Amino acid sequence: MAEVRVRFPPSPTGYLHIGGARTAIYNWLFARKHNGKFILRIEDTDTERSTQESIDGILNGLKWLGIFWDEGPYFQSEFANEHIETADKLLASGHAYKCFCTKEELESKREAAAAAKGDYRYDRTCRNLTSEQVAAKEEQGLPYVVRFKVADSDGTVGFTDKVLGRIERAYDDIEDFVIVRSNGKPLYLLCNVVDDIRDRITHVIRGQDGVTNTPRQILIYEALGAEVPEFAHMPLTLDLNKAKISKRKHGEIVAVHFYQENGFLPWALCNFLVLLGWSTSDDREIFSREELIETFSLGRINKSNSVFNYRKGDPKFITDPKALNINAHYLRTMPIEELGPLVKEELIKAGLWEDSYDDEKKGWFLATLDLIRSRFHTLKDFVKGGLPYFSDDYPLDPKSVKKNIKKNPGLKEWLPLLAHRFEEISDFSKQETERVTRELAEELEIKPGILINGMRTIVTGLPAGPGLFDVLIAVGRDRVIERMKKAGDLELF
RNA sequence: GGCCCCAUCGUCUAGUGGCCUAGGACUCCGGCCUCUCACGCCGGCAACAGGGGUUCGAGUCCCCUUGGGGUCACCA
Repeated sequence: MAEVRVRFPPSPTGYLHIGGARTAIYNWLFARKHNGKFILRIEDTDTERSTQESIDGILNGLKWLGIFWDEGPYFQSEFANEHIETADKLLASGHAYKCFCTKEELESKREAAAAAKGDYRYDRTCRNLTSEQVAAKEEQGLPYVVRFKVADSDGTVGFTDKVLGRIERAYDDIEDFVIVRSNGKPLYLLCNVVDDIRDRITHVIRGQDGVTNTPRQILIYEALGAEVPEFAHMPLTLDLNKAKISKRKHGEIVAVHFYQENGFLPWALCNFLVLLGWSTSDDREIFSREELIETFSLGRINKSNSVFNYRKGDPKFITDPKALNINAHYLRTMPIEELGPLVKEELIKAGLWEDSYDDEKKGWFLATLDLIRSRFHTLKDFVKGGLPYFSDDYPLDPKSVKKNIKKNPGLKEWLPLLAHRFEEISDFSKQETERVTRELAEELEIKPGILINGMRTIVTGLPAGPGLFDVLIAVGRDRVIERMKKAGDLELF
Protein backbone atom coordinates (compact mmCIF):
# COMPACT_ATOMS: atom_id res chain seq x y z
CA MET A 1 0.00 0.00 0.00
CA ALA A 2 1.22 3.45 -0.93
CA GLU A 3 2.43 5.81 1.72
CA VAL A 4 -0.26 7.85 3.39
CA ARG A 5 0.13 11.53 2.62
CA VAL A 6 -2.17 14.17 4.03
CA ARG A 7 -2.03 17.91 4.11
CA PHE A 8 -3.22 20.98 5.94
CA PRO A 9 -3.67 23.90 3.54
CA PRO A 10 -4.57 27.08 5.42
CA SER A 11 -4.99 30.33 3.61
CA PRO A 12 -3.01 32.93 5.52
CA THR A 13 -5.73 35.49 5.98
CA GLY A 14 -5.83 35.57 9.75
CA TYR A 15 -4.67 33.77 12.83
CA LEU A 16 -4.97 30.02 13.29
CA HIS A 17 -8.36 29.32 14.79
CA ILE A 18 -9.50 26.28 16.67
CA GLY A 19 -11.48 24.93 13.71
CA GLY A 20 -8.40 24.99 11.54
CA ALA A 21 -6.32 23.61 14.34
CA ARG A 22 -8.71 20.71 14.70
CA THR A 23 -8.48 19.97 10.99
CA ALA A 24 -4.70 20.03 11.26
CA ILE A 25 -4.78 17.74 14.29
CA TYR A 26 -7.00 15.16 12.57
CA ASN A 27 -4.71 15.16 9.54
CA TRP A 28 -1.62 14.94 11.68
CA LEU A 29 -3.08 12.12 13.76
CA PHE A 30 -3.98 10.19 10.64
CA ALA A 31 -0.49 10.63 9.23
CA ARG A 32 1.18 9.56 12.47
CA LYS A 33 -1.10 6.58 12.85
CA HIS A 34 -0.24 5.28 9.40
CA ASN A 35 3.39 6.26 9.44
CA GLY A 36 2.62 8.67 6.67
CA LYS A 37 3.52 12.26 5.95
CA PHE A 38 1.79 15.38 7.10
CA ILE A 39 2.31 18.23 4.69
CA LEU A 40 1.82 21.90 5.37
CA ARG A 41 0.85 24.00 2.42
CA ILE A 42 0.13 27.68 2.61
CA GLU A 43 -2.53 28.60 0.09
CA ASP A 44 -1.55 32.17 -0.51
CA THR A 45 -2.89 32.73 -4.00
CA ASP A 46 -5.24 35.37 -2.70
CA THR A 47 -2.52 37.97 -2.54
CA GLU A 48 -5.00 40.65 -1.52
CA ARG A 49 -5.72 39.04 1.80
CA SER A 50 -2.62 37.01 2.52
CA THR A 51 -0.15 38.40 5.03
CA GLN A 52 3.22 37.36 6.38
CA GLU A 53 1.94 38.03 9.87
CA SER A 54 -0.77 35.48 9.34
CA ILE A 55 1.69 32.91 8.01
CA ASP A 56 3.84 33.35 11.10
CA GLY A 57 0.79 33.09 13.30
CA ILE A 58 -0.29 29.81 11.75
CA LEU A 59 3.18 28.30 11.93
CA ASN A 60 3.64 29.36 15.52
CA GLY A 61 0.22 28.11 16.46
CA LEU A 62 0.89 24.67 15.02
CA LYS A 63 4.29 24.48 16.66
CA TRP A 64 2.88 25.49 20.00
CA LEU A 65 0.25 22.77 19.70
CA GLY A 66 2.98 20.28 18.94
CA ILE A 67 1.58 19.56 15.49
CA PHE A 68 4.72 19.29 13.42
CA TRP A 69 4.72 18.85 9.68
CA ASP A 70 6.94 16.47 7.77
CA GLU A 71 7.09 18.50 4.58
CA GLY A 72 6.72 22.15 3.77
CA PRO A 73 5.56 24.66 4.30
CA TYR A 74 5.02 24.81 0.59
CA PHE A 75 3.59 27.97 -0.83
CA GLN A 76 0.89 27.67 -3.40
CA SER A 77 1.93 30.93 -5.02
CA GLU A 78 5.23 29.36 -6.03
CA PHE A 79 3.46 26.93 -8.30
CA ALA A 80 1.46 29.47 -10.26
CA ASN A 81 3.06 28.39 -13.53
CA GLU A 82 2.15 24.82 -12.94
CA HIS A 83 -1.45 25.81 -12.32
CA ILE A 84 -1.54 27.75 -15.56
CA GLU A 85 0.09 24.95 -17.49
CA THR A 86 -2.47 22.54 -16.18
CA ALA A 87 -5.29 24.80 -17.28
CA ASP A 88 -3.73 24.94 -20.74
CA LYS A 89 -3.52 21.21 -20.77
CA LEU A 90 -7.19 20.94 -19.94
CA LEU A 91 -7.94 23.40 -22.69
CA ALA A 92 -5.84 21.46 -25.16
CA SER A 93 -7.40 18.14 -24.27
CA GLY A 94 -10.88 19.52 -24.69
CA HIS A 95 -11.77 19.26 -21.01
CA ALA A 96 -12.10 23.00 -20.76
CA TYR A 97 -13.01 25.94 -22.94
CA LYS A 98 -12.69 29.66 -23.14
CA CYS A 99 -15.71 31.66 -22.14
CA PHE A 100 -16.09 35.22 -23.30
CA CYS A 101 -19.26 36.03 -21.44
CA THR A 102 -18.82 39.19 -19.43
CA LYS A 103 -19.47 39.49 -15.75
CA GLU A 104 -22.34 41.80 -16.51
CA GLU A 105 -23.97 39.34 -18.89
CA LEU A 106 -23.70 36.57 -16.37
CA GLU A 107 -24.96 38.77 -13.61
CA SER A 108 -28.09 39.73 -15.49
CA LYS A 109 -28.79 36.11 -16.37
CA ARG A 110 -28.39 35.20 -12.76
CA GLU A 111 -30.78 37.91 -11.71
CA ALA A 112 -33.30 36.90 -14.32
CA ALA A 113 -33.16 33.34 -13.07
CA ALA A 114 -33.57 34.50 -9.51
CA ALA A 115 -36.55 36.66 -10.49
CA ALA A 116 -38.16 33.68 -12.16
CA LYS A 117 -37.41 31.69 -9.01
CA GLY A 118 -35.43 29.26 -11.06
CA ASP A 119 -31.97 28.12 -10.14
CA TYR A 120 -29.14 29.42 -12.21
CA ARG A 121 -26.38 27.52 -13.87
CA TYR A 122 -24.09 28.81 -16.58
CA ASP A 123 -25.95 28.35 -19.83
CA ARG A 124 -22.90 27.17 -21.77
CA THR A 125 -23.12 29.94 -24.31
CA CYS A 126 -19.43 29.68 -25.13
CA ARG A 127 -19.13 25.94 -24.86
CA ASN A 128 -19.92 25.32 -28.49
CA LEU A 129 -18.05 28.18 -30.04
CA THR A 130 -16.15 27.04 -33.12
CA SER A 131 -12.41 27.44 -33.15
CA GLU A 132 -12.88 30.22 -35.71
CA GLN A 133 -15.27 32.08 -33.42
CA VAL A 134 -12.87 31.72 -30.52
CA ALA A 135 -9.99 32.92 -32.64
CA ALA A 136 -12.01 35.89 -33.81
CA LYS A 137 -12.89 36.91 -30.27
CA GLU A 138 -9.32 36.58 -29.16
CA GLU A 139 -8.31 38.64 -32.14
CA GLN A 140 -10.52 41.39 -30.84
CA GLY A 141 -8.70 41.18 -27.55
CA LEU A 142 -11.81 40.11 -25.65
CA PRO A 143 -11.06 38.83 -22.16
CA TYR A 144 -12.10 35.32 -21.30
CA VAL A 145 -12.22 32.89 -18.40
CA VAL A 146 -11.54 29.20 -18.70
CA ARG A 147 -14.39 26.92 -17.79
CA PHE A 148 -14.30 23.23 -17.08
CA LYS A 149 -16.45 21.20 -19.43
CA VAL A 150 -18.78 19.08 -17.33
CA ALA A 151 -20.04 15.93 -19.00
CA ASP A 152 -23.29 16.42 -20.81
CA SER A 153 -25.03 13.28 -19.70
CA ASP A 154 -27.41 11.87 -17.16
CA GLY A 155 -24.64 10.36 -15.12
CA THR A 156 -23.32 11.26 -11.70
CA VAL A 157 -19.98 11.80 -10.06
CA GLY A 158 -19.65 10.11 -6.76
CA PHE A 159 -17.25 9.24 -4.02
CA THR A 160 -17.35 7.31 -0.82
CA ASP A 161 -16.55 9.67 1.97
CA LYS A 162 -14.75 8.14 4.94
CA VAL A 163 -17.11 9.81 7.35
CA LEU A 164 -20.25 10.62 5.39
CA GLY A 165 -20.47 7.53 3.23
CA ARG A 166 -21.53 7.49 -0.39
CA ILE A 167 -22.21 10.87 -1.97
CA GLU A 168 -23.38 11.27 -5.56
CA ARG A 169 -23.94 14.38 -7.54
CA ALA A 170 -25.63 14.56 -10.95
CA TYR A 171 -23.60 16.13 -13.74
CA ASP A 172 -26.71 18.05 -14.43
CA ASP A 173 -26.36 19.83 -11.09
CA ILE A 174 -22.86 20.98 -11.79
CA GLU A 175 -22.33 23.99 -13.96
CA ASP A 176 -19.32 24.49 -16.18
CA PHE A 177 -17.29 26.09 -13.44
CA VAL A 178 -14.56 28.62 -13.93
CA ILE A 179 -11.03 27.41 -13.37
CA VAL A 180 -9.08 30.44 -14.64
CA ARG A 181 -9.98 34.07 -14.13
CA SER A 182 -9.99 36.58 -16.97
CA ASN A 183 -6.74 37.96 -15.61
CA GLY A 184 -5.15 34.58 -16.22
CA LYS A 185 -5.02 33.51 -12.59
CA PRO A 186 -6.26 29.99 -11.82
CA LEU A 187 -8.85 29.51 -9.13
CA TYR A 188 -8.71 27.58 -5.89
CA LEU A 189 -10.61 24.59 -7.19
CA LEU A 190 -7.93 23.95 -9.79
CA CYS A 191 -4.87 24.95 -7.78
CA ASN A 192 -5.91 22.80 -4.89
CA VAL A 193 -6.20 19.73 -7.08
CA VAL A 194 -2.97 20.42 -8.93
CA ASP A 195 -1.13 20.84 -5.65
CA ASP A 196 -2.66 17.74 -4.15
CA ILE A 197 -1.61 15.73 -7.18
CA ARG A 198 1.92 17.11 -7.07
CA ASP A 199 2.15 16.47 -3.33
CA ARG A 200 0.80 12.98 -3.93
CA ILE A 201 -1.93 13.44 -1.36
CA THR A 202 -3.73 10.17 -0.65
CA HIS A 203 -6.35 11.39 1.82
CA VAL A 204 -8.07 14.72 1.86
CA ILE A 205 -9.33 15.34 5.38
CA ARG A 206 -11.16 18.64 5.58
CA GLY A 207 -14.30 20.31 6.89
CA GLN A 208 -17.75 19.55 5.62
CA ASP A 209 -17.85 22.93 3.95
CA GLY A 210 -15.68 21.26 1.31
CA VAL A 211 -18.21 18.58 0.41
CA THR A 212 -19.76 20.41 -2.51
CA ASN A 213 -16.34 21.11 -3.98
CA THR A 214 -15.47 17.46 -4.04
CA PRO A 215 -17.42 16.29 -7.09
CA ARG A 216 -16.00 19.15 -9.15
CA GLN A 217 -12.51 18.39 -7.98
CA ILE A 218 -12.94 14.74 -8.80
CA LEU A 219 -13.89 15.78 -12.32
CA ILE A 220 -10.58 17.62 -12.56
CA TYR A 221 -8.63 14.64 -11.25
CA GLU A 222 -10.27 12.46 -13.86
CA ALA A 223 -9.71 14.91 -16.68
CA LEU A 224 -6.06 15.00 -15.70
CA GLY A 225 -5.85 11.26 -15.54
CA ALA A 226 -4.77 11.42 -11.93
CA GLU A 227 -5.72 9.06 -9.19
CA VAL A 228 -8.53 10.41 -7.04
CA PRO A 229 -7.63 10.50 -3.34
CA GLU A 230 -9.86 9.36 -0.49
CA PHE A 231 -11.98 12.03 1.12
CA ALA A 232 -13.05 12.48 4.71
CA HIS A 233 -15.22 15.46 5.53
CA MET A 234 -15.26 16.24 9.20
CA PRO A 235 -18.11 18.02 10.95
CA LEU A 236 -17.92 21.73 11.51
CA THR A 237 -17.71 23.47 14.83
CA LEU A 238 -20.53 25.87 15.57
CA ASP A 239 -21.28 28.31 18.33
CA LEU A 240 -24.25 28.09 20.70
CA ASN A 241 -26.40 29.82 18.10
CA LYS A 242 -25.37 27.19 15.57
CA ALA A 243 -23.34 29.64 13.58
CA LYS A 244 -20.02 28.58 12.16
CA ILE A 245 -17.29 29.83 14.43
CA SER A 246 -15.29 32.58 12.85
CA LYS A 247 -12.66 35.08 13.74
CA ARG A 248 -14.90 37.92 12.73
CA LYS A 249 -17.83 36.92 14.88
CA HIS A 250 -16.12 35.41 17.87
CA GLY A 251 -12.78 37.08 18.02
CA GLU A 252 -9.95 35.88 20.19
CA ILE A 253 -11.83 33.11 21.90
CA VAL A 254 -11.57 30.98 18.78
CA ALA A 255 -7.91 31.81 18.20
CA VAL A 256 -5.29 29.29 19.18
CA HIS A 257 -3.12 32.07 20.55
CA PHE A 258 -5.86 32.95 23.02
CA TYR A 259 -5.32 29.61 24.69
CA GLN A 260 -1.60 30.01 24.56
CA GLU A 261 -1.90 33.36 26.29
CA ASN A 262 -4.38 32.15 28.84
CA GLY A 263 -2.43 29.36 30.41
CA PHE A 264 -3.53 26.34 28.43
CA LEU A 265 -1.36 23.31 27.98
CA PRO A 266 -1.01 22.66 24.26
CA TRP A 267 -1.86 19.02 24.54
CA ALA A 268 -4.90 19.72 26.69
CA LEU A 269 -6.24 21.93 23.91
CA CYS A 270 -5.52 19.24 21.32
CA ASN A 271 -7.22 16.64 23.46
CA PHE A 272 -10.29 18.83 23.81
CA LEU A 273 -10.41 19.71 20.12
CA VAL A 274 -10.15 16.10 19.05
CA LEU A 275 -13.18 15.26 21.16
CA LEU A 276 -15.22 17.78 19.21
CA GLY A 277 -16.47 15.36 16.60
CA TRP A 278 -14.62 12.21 17.40
CA SER A 279 -14.92 9.62 20.15
CA THR A 280 -14.18 6.06 21.03
CA SER A 281 -16.69 3.38 21.87
CA ASP A 282 -15.53 3.20 25.46
CA ASP A 283 -15.71 6.09 27.88
CA ARG A 284 -12.23 7.40 27.37
CA GLU A 285 -11.69 11.09 26.98
CA ILE A 286 -8.16 11.66 28.17
CA PHE A 287 -5.48 10.47 25.80
CA SER A 288 -1.76 10.91 25.71
CA ARG A 289 -0.25 11.74 22.37
CA GLU A 290 0.75 8.14 21.76
CA GLU A 291 -2.57 6.75 22.89
CA LEU A 292 -4.47 9.07 20.61
CA ILE A 293 -2.33 8.22 17.60
CA GLU A 294 -2.92 4.58 18.36
CA THR A 295 -6.68 4.99 18.83
CA PHE A 296 -7.60 7.55 16.21
CA SER A 297 -9.53 6.52 13.14
CA LEU A 298 -11.51 8.37 10.48
CA GLY A 299 -14.35 5.93 10.84
CA ARG A 300 -15.18 7.20 14.29
CA ILE A 301 -15.51 10.80 13.28
CA ASN A 302 -19.02 12.06 13.85
CA LYS A 303 -21.27 13.12 11.01
CA SER A 304 -23.01 15.91 12.82
CA ASN A 305 -21.64 19.30 13.68
CA SER A 306 -20.61 20.04 17.21
CA VAL A 307 -21.11 23.11 19.31
CA PHE A 308 -18.30 24.95 20.94
CA ASN A 309 -19.91 25.70 24.27
CA TYR A 310 -18.82 29.09 25.31
CA ARG A 311 -20.80 32.05 26.58
CA LYS A 312 -19.42 35.42 25.97
CA GLY A 313 -18.81 37.30 29.15
CA ASP A 314 -19.33 34.32 31.44
CA PRO A 315 -17.32 35.28 34.53
CA LYS A 316 -16.73 31.71 35.56
CA PHE A 317 -15.67 30.18 32.28
CA ILE A 318 -13.35 31.95 29.90
CA THR A 319 -14.03 29.23 27.35
CA ASP A 320 -15.82 25.92 26.94
CA PRO A 321 -16.04 24.40 30.44
CA LYS A 322 -14.94 21.06 29.14
CA ALA A 323 -11.80 22.54 27.65
CA LEU A 324 -11.05 24.12 30.99
CA ASN A 325 -11.75 20.88 32.78
CA ILE A 326 -9.41 18.92 30.55
CA ASN A 327 -6.73 21.54 31.02
CA ALA A 328 -7.17 21.35 34.79
CA HIS A 329 -7.00 17.59 34.62
CA TYR A 330 -3.63 17.68 32.92
CA LEU A 331 -2.42 20.42 35.23
CA ARG A 332 -2.98 18.32 38.32
CA THR A 333 -1.97 14.95 36.94
CA MET A 334 0.98 15.59 34.67
CA PRO A 335 4.47 14.77 35.92
CA ILE A 336 5.50 17.62 38.16
CA GLU A 337 8.88 17.88 36.42
CA GLU A 338 7.07 18.74 33.20
CA LEU A 339 4.86 21.27 34.88
CA GLY A 340 7.78 23.10 36.45
CA PRO A 341 9.13 24.77 33.30
CA LEU A 342 5.65 25.83 32.23
CA VAL A 343 4.94 27.53 35.54
CA LYS A 344 8.40 29.03 35.42
CA GLU A 345 7.47 30.89 32.26
CA GLU A 346 4.41 32.33 33.93
CA LEU A 347 6.34 33.38 37.00
CA ILE A 348 8.95 35.06 34.85
CA LYS A 349 6.25 37.01 33.07
CA ALA A 350 4.81 38.03 36.40
CA GLY A 351 8.20 39.00 37.80
CA LEU A 352 8.05 36.33 40.48
CA TRP A 353 10.75 34.00 39.29
CA GLU A 354 13.95 33.37 41.16
CA ASP A 355 16.78 31.39 39.64
CA SER A 356 17.18 29.38 42.81
CA TYR A 357 13.90 27.64 41.95
CA ASP A 358 15.82 25.94 39.22
CA ASP A 359 18.73 25.23 41.48
CA GLU A 360 18.96 24.69 45.22
CA LYS A 361 15.26 25.41 45.72
CA LYS A 362 14.09 23.20 42.91
CA GLY A 363 12.80 20.50 45.19
CA TRP A 364 10.87 23.04 47.19
CA PHE A 365 9.56 24.70 44.05
CA LEU A 366 8.19 21.51 42.56
CA ALA A 367 6.77 20.33 45.87
CA THR A 368 4.99 23.63 46.25
CA LEU A 369 3.49 23.37 42.77
CA ASP A 370 2.35 19.89 43.57
CA LEU A 371 0.76 21.17 46.76
CA ILE A 372 -1.27 23.93 45.17
CA ARG A 373 -2.08 22.65 41.70
CA SER A 374 -5.18 20.63 42.41
CA ARG A 375 -7.41 23.69 42.43
CA PHE A 376 -6.09 25.43 39.34
CA HIS A 377 -7.56 25.51 35.86
CA THR A 378 -4.86 27.25 33.89
CA LEU A 379 -1.18 28.08 34.23
CA LYS A 380 -2.24 31.63 34.98
CA ASP A 381 -3.69 30.49 38.27
CA PHE A 382 -0.22 29.73 39.54
CA VAL A 383 0.56 33.41 39.58
CA LYS A 384 -2.30 34.51 41.80
CA GLY A 385 -2.59 31.32 43.73
CA GLY A 386 1.15 30.99 44.15
CA LEU A 387 1.75 34.54 45.26
CA PRO A 388 2.13 33.90 49.00
CA TYR A 389 4.65 31.17 48.24
CA PHE A 390 6.70 33.00 45.66
CA SER A 391 6.48 36.48 47.09
CA ASP A 392 6.15 38.31 50.38
CA ASP A 393 4.03 40.93 48.77
CA TYR A 394 0.56 39.54 48.56
CA PRO A 395 -2.83 41.12 49.16
CA LEU A 396 -5.14 39.99 51.94
CA ASP A 397 -8.48 38.88 50.62
CA PRO A 398 -10.99 41.29 52.23
CA LYS A 399 -13.71 38.69 52.64
CA SER A 400 -11.37 36.34 54.42
CA VAL A 401 -10.16 39.10 56.68
CA LYS A 402 -13.70 39.87 57.61
CA LYS A 403 -14.66 36.27 58.18
CA ASN A 404 -11.53 34.85 59.74
CA ILE A 405 -9.89 37.80 61.47
CA LYS A 406 -12.31 40.54 62.41
CA LYS A 407 -14.79 38.11 63.91
CA ASN A 408 -12.14 37.00 66.35
CA PRO A 409 -10.36 40.07 67.70
CA GLY A 410 -8.40 37.85 70.03
CA LEU A 411 -6.30 36.77 67.10
CA LYS A 412 -4.44 40.06 67.41
CA GLU A 413 -2.68 38.54 70.41
CA TRP A 414 -3.09 34.85 69.64
CA LEU A 415 -1.32 34.87 66.30
CA PRO A 416 1.89 36.54 67.56
CA LEU A 417 1.72 34.23 70.55
CA LEU A 418 1.48 31.21 68.30
CA ALA A 419 4.30 32.59 66.21
CA HIS A 420 6.39 32.73 69.33
CA ARG A 421 5.68 29.10 70.05
CA PHE A 422 6.62 28.17 66.51
CA GLU A 423 9.95 29.81 67.18
CA GLU A 424 10.49 27.56 70.12
CA ILE A 425 9.82 24.22 68.55
CA SER A 426 12.87 22.45 67.31
CA ASP A 427 11.11 20.64 64.55
CA PHE A 428 9.05 22.89 62.30
CA SER A 429 7.10 20.07 60.81
CA LYS A 430 3.53 19.52 59.82
CA GLN A 431 2.93 17.37 62.86
CA GLU A 432 4.60 19.74 65.33
CA THR A 433 2.99 22.91 64.06
CA GLU A 434 -0.37 21.26 64.18
CA ARG A 435 0.24 19.90 67.65
CA VAL A 436 1.30 23.30 68.96
CA THR A 437 -1.62 25.01 67.30
CA ARG A 438 -4.18 22.64 68.76
CA GLU A 439 -2.51 22.87 72.12
CA LEU A 440 -2.86 26.62 72.14
CA ALA A 441 -6.46 26.40 71.05
CA GLU A 442 -7.14 24.15 73.97
CA GLU A 443 -5.44 26.52 76.40
CA LEU A 444 -7.42 29.42 75.05
CA GLU A 445 -10.54 27.32 75.01
CA ILE A 446 -11.29 28.14 71.40
CA LYS A 447 -11.85 25.98 68.39
CA PRO A 448 -8.65 25.15 66.51
CA GLY A 449 -10.37 26.33 63.35
CA ILE A 450 -10.20 29.89 64.58
CA LEU A 451 -6.43 29.79 64.75
CA ILE A 452 -6.12 27.79 61.57
CA ASN A 453 -8.31 30.03 59.46
CA GLY A 454 -6.77 33.11 60.99
CA MET A 455 -3.34 31.84 60.08
CA ARG A 456 -4.44 30.99 56.58
CA THR A 457 -5.70 34.49 56.03
CA ILE A 458 -2.59 36.14 57.41
CA VAL A 459 -0.03 33.79 55.94
CA THR A 460 -1.51 33.42 52.45
CA GLY A 461 -4.04 36.20 52.11
CA LEU A 462 -6.19 33.68 50.30
CA PRO A 463 -9.64 32.42 51.20
CA ALA A 464 -8.76 28.85 50.33
CA GLY A 465 -5.84 26.60 49.74
CA PRO A 466 -4.16 23.36 50.73
CA GLY A 467 -4.20 22.01 54.26
CA LEU A 468 -2.89 24.81 56.41
CA PHE A 469 -0.02 22.92 57.99
CA ASP A 470 1.22 21.94 54.54
CA VAL A 471 1.05 25.60 53.63
CA LEU A 472 3.10 26.51 56.68
CA ILE A 473 5.87 24.13 55.68
CA ALA A 474 5.81 25.34 52.10
CA VAL A 475 6.01 28.98 53.07
CA GLY A 476 8.72 28.18 55.59
CA ARG A 477 9.27 28.83 59.24
CA ASP A 478 10.86 32.25 59.07
CA ARG A 479 8.35 33.73 56.73
CA VAL A 480 5.44 32.21 58.61
CA ILE A 481 6.64 33.63 61.91
CA GLU A 482 7.28 37.01 60.43
CA ARG A 483 3.88 37.17 58.81
CA MET A 484 2.11 36.08 61.95
CA LYS A 485 3.90 38.51 64.18
CA LYS A 486 3.05 41.30 61.85
CA ALA A 487 -0.61 40.40 62.20
CA GLY A 488 -0.71 42.24 65.51
CA ASP A 489 0.37 45.46 63.86
CA LEU A 490 -1.87 45.32 60.86
CA GLU A 491 -4.91 47.54 60.99
CA LEU A 492 -7.24 44.63 60.74
CA PHE A 493 -9.12 44.60 63.96
C1' G B 1 -34.87 29.01 -3.20
C1' G B 2 -31.83 24.59 -5.88
C1' C B 3 -28.48 20.76 -4.56
C1' C B 4 -26.04 18.19 -0.47
C1' C B 5 -25.31 16.75 4.70
C1' C B 6 -27.05 16.13 9.65
C1' A B 7 -30.63 15.22 14.01
C1' U B 8 -29.69 11.13 21.64
C1' C B 9 -29.42 15.11 28.28
C1' G B 10 -27.76 22.59 28.35
C1' U B 11 -22.73 21.03 25.87
C1' C B 12 -19.29 16.81 24.07
C1' U B 13 -20.92 11.99 23.19
C1' A B 14 -21.90 5.95 23.69
C1' G B 15 -25.51 3.31 21.04
C1' U B 16 -24.98 -0.42 14.02
C1' G B 17 -33.02 -4.41 15.91
C1' G B 18 -33.74 -7.45 21.67
C1' C B 19 -27.97 -6.41 26.46
C1' C B 20 -31.80 0.71 26.81
C1' U B 21 -35.67 1.18 32.88
C1' A B 22 -30.85 4.93 27.01
C1' G B 23 -24.57 4.67 29.38
C1' G B 24 -20.23 8.08 30.13
C1' A B 25 -17.93 13.13 30.40
C1' C B 26 -18.49 18.48 31.35
C1' U B 27 -21.74 22.00 33.84
C1' C B 28 -25.24 22.39 37.95
C1' C B 29 -27.22 20.44 42.78
C1' G B 30 -26.70 17.28 47.22
C1' G B 31 -23.47 14.12 50.48
C1' C B 32 -18.77 12.05 52.34
C1' C B 33 -13.73 13.72 53.52
C1' U B 34 -12.32 18.35 56.34
C1' C B 35 -9.10 23.84 59.21
C1' U B 36 -10.90 26.48 54.12
C1' C B 37 -11.09 25.65 48.87
C1' A B 38 -10.05 22.17 45.49
C1' C B 39 -8.92 17.02 44.38
C1' G B 40 -11.06 12.26 45.23
C1' C B 41 -15.34 9.25 46.27
C1' C B 42 -20.82 8.53 46.48
C1' G B 43 -25.54 10.26 44.75
C1' G B 44 -29.11 13.55 42.00
C1' C B 45 -31.38 16.72 37.89
C1' A B 46 -31.30 16.19 32.62
C1' A B 47 -32.09 13.50 26.06
C1' C B 48 -33.80 9.42 21.68
C1' A B 49 -37.34 16.52 17.32
C1' G B 50 -42.60 15.01 15.55
C1' G B 51 -45.61 11.66 12.69
C1' G B 52 -46.24 7.41 9.87
C1' G B 53 -44.54 2.65 8.44
C1' U B 54 -41.37 -2.30 8.46
C1' U B 55 -40.86 -5.97 12.50
C1' C B 56 -42.75 -10.55 17.44
C1' G B 57 -39.67 -6.28 18.92
C1' A B 58 -37.06 0.39 16.81
C1' G B 59 -32.93 5.40 19.68
C1' U B 60 -31.20 1.82 16.04
C1' C B 61 -34.18 0.27 9.26
C1' C B 62 -37.67 3.08 5.53
C1' C B 63 -40.85 7.42 4.33
C1' C B 64 -42.81 12.25 5.42
C1' U B 65 -42.69 16.69 8.33
C1' U B 66 -39.93 19.92 11.23
C1' G B 67 -35.38 21.86 12.71
C1' G B 68 -30.15 22.84 11.97
C1' G B 69 -25.86 23.16 8.93
C1' G B 70 -23.11 23.40 4.26
C1' U B 71 -22.83 25.18 -0.66
C1' C B 72 -24.49 27.76 -4.82
C1' A B 73 -18.37 33.88 -6.99
C1' C B 74 -13.70 35.49 -12.29
C1' C B 75 -12.64 34.02 -2.46
C1' A B 76 -9.74 30.19 -0.41
